[in-house]
Amino acid sequence: MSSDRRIGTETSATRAALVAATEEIMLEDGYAAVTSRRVAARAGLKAQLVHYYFRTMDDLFLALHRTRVEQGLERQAQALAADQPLWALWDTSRDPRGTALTMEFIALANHRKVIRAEIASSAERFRAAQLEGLEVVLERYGVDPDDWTPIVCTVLMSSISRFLVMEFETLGMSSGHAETVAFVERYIRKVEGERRCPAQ
Amino acid sequence: MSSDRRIGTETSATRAALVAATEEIMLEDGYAAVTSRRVAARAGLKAQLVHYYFRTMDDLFLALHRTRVEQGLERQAQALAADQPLWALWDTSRDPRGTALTMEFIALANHRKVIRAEIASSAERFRAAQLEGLEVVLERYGVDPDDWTPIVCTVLMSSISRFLVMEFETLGMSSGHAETVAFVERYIRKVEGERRCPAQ
DNA sequence: GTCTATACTTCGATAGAC
DNA sequence: GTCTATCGAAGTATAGAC
Repeated sequence: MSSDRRIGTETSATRAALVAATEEIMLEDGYAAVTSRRVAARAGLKAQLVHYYFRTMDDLFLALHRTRVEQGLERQAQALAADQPLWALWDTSRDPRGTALTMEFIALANHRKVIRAEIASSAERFRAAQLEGLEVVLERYGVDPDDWTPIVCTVLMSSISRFLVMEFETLGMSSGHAETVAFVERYIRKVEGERRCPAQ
Repeated sequence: MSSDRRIGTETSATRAALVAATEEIMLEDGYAAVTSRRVAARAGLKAQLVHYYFRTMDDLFLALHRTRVEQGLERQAQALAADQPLWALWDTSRDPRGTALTMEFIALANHRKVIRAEIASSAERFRAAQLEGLEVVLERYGVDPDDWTPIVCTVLMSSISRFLVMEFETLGMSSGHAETVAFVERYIRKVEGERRCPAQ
């Protein structure tokens, strides 16, 4: 049986280097460019080490995904607890690196059905946490729930920010982006007032 | 020199079968699952035939992309010329198959830099054509251009529809989707009246 | 014009050396 | 605990047979 094979420790610096290299390659050349050989080369290591620290390539993807989900949820919680939660949330969701990686993971989910469940479940966690936070915030601001419900705000903000980042980062496209950002920010300003925190 | 190699005719039924198989695999398992062997197997052909009809795998992707762009532009033009252009456009952009394929091509653009330019340019063409159409439509409906500009409408509609399709088709996720769709359709109804054409 | 035999490269993974 | 030698499978692509 193959699962008897020994595996490296979770605290190993080599292991962390492999995970970091995986993220870089995904961002630069897409998930399909993540091969054991390329990851190792990027980290300055031998290819076989990838399979020492991760039983399969799926395990490597999952390791990266988990650390990013932890960080992302933490960051989203901070945004929701900020002085101006709407501005903070908008800034967070427009972060190019995080969003681009998320898009790659979604594309990966269509390719590796095994890890699709994990990606889907983390997406649900992000949405649920954001919804919970927005419910409090919008109520505090006295936003009419018959018009802008928290769930609609969540979905709209995610859609728009992710789409813009994807078009710009992946295709180098920007037509209509400035106008759309201005449009969204006009709404945020109407509810939360002028931005006080500097844009991230 | 390799480019001397002969290539099959563009009208060949075998060639068309290979392109069709490529689309199916992309939708089911992502662009990275498109290999010469899998494409051929799906079409019930030998793997080497892929390289007879297409010099490289990039050529195969481009062939599929071009036919889909043609069809998509045609379909978008029909929507803009319809009795209720906003409803028609919204329906068109929510088509799961077309959108899912577009998302795969965008992910592919991050992986195959060679064909990225072609994908980006077609995205610009879609946007420009939709913008041109919406300018006429919104003006006809007397929409205040200080509020909803055509370019913002275009970007918003694309963002929302693509994002929803992506979440649902790829991740099987649907929280907040119905509410968001209802939200968008309320705006469309306000401008264009009750939907008369049946949803596609 | 259409297809196949074949070459060569790269991949994921494992067993075993240090 | 850490790393390497090596294998079998799968990938792209070409030259040549029909």
